[in-house]
Amino acid sequence: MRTKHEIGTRERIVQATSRLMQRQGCEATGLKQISQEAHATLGSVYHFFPGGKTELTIAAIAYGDREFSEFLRAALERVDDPAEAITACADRLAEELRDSGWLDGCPVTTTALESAGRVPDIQRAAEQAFANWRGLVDDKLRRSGFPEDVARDLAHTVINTLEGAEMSAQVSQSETPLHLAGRHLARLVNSYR
Amino acid sequence: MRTKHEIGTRERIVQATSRLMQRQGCEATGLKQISQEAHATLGSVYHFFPGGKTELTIAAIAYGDREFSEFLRAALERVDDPAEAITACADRLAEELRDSGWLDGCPVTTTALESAGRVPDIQRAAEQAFANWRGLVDDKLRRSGFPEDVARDLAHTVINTLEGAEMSAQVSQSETPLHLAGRHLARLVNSYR
DNA sequence: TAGCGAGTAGAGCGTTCGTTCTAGTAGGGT
DNA sequence: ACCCTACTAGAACGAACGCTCTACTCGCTA
Repeated sequence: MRTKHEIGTRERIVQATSRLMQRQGCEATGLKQISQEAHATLGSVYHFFPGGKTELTIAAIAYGDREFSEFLRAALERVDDPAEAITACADRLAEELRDSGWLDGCPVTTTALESAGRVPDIQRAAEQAFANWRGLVDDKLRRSGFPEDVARDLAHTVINTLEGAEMSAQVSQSETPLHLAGRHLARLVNSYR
Repeated sequence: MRTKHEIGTRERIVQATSRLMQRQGCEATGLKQISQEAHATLGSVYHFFPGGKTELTIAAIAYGDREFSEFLRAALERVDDPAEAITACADRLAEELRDSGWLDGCPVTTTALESAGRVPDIQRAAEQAFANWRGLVDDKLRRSGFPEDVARDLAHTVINTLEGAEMSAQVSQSETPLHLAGRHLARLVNSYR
C-alpha cells in the first residue's frame, strides 16, 4: 500500500511517540503502547525506525521541537513589544497546560532529563531543540533593538525560566508559576532598555 | 541485628534510591539496582518499604528535598545581600553540576515530571519539596526588607529559573545557563528595591 | 500477468521488571 | 535458656520490556 498516504503511518508513529513521551517520559513509554496509540504494528515501527527506540525517540524530540518552535514563533509575532510578547507567551502556555488537565508539559524536558549523560544522541537532539527556541527569542529581541550580547544572554534565561515555570506549574497543577514567570521576565527585559 | 546501627540499612537504601533517580529518573531505576547499590537485599527493601517502589520513591524525594534545602539554606546564609546570595547560589550549583560530570542535576525534577498526573502521591511529595525551597528564598527576601507579596512572587521565579537553568545546563553540559540565571535573577531582585 | 518491493501482521526470543513468598539468622527482654 | 521481634537472604511469580523473525498483502512497473 505504498500510495495510501491518508495520514502517513510513519508520521502517526512519531506523533504518538511524542505525545506519550511528553506525558509520561521516555522510559515509561513502551513500543507496544506506541504502536497501539498510532494504530500501527510493531513491525511497522521497526520498519520505519530500524534503529529501534533510540532512533524513534530522537524523531519524537525533533517533532516536539518543530511543534513548540511553531507555537513560539506565532506567539512572539503576535505582539510587537518583546517584553509583552514574552508575557503573553507564558500566559498561553499556562492556559494550554491547564486545558490539557496538567498533562501536556514540555514535550522534550522529561525525555531529555532521563537521557542526559546516558544516551548522547538523544541528549544532543534535546540540546538542539533548546538552542532553536533560544534562537527565536534572540531574534525577537535583536529586531526590537537590543544589543547582540544582551539579547543572546536574555534569550537563555527567557527559555530556561519558561521551562522551569512550566515544570513547576505542571507539578503543582497551578497557573501561578507561569504567570509570575511572564511578569518577571518582562520586567527583566525592560530593565535593559 | 536491631542494634547494628553502623550506617543504617534503611538510610542506605533511601540514599541510593535518591542518587540513582537523580541521575536516571524513577522509571529507569530498578529495585534490583537499588538494592545492589545500597549493599542490601530485595527482602530488606520490601521490609522497610512495604508500599513498594512508590513508597520508596516518595522517601527518596523527601531525602532530596532535605539535601537541597540544606544546600540552599547554607548558600543563602553565607552572603548577606539577597541578590548576591542568589547569584552565588547559582554559581555553586553550576560548579557542583560540572564536578559531577554533568550527572547530578536536581534530585527531584526528573522523577516529578515522570510521575506528574500519573502517581499523585509522588507528585505531592515533589510539590512539597519545591514549596520548601521557595519558602527559604521567601524568608531570605523578607528578612532583607522586601514586602510580603513581592518576596513571595520573587521566590517562585527564583526557584523555577534555577530549576530550568540547571536542567538546561545539564543537557547542554555548560555552566552558562546557571551563570546567566544567577546574574539575571540578581538584577530582577534589585529592580524591586 | 508476472514479479518486485514497500509495508503489515503477529508469534516469539531472552531479559528484566515489581512483587511475593518461605527460610533462616541474630540480638534483647523475661 | 527461652522466644519474640527485627532483619536478611534469595528463589520464584506473572507480566512487560526491546527486539527479531518469518509469512503475508498488495500497488506498481515491466
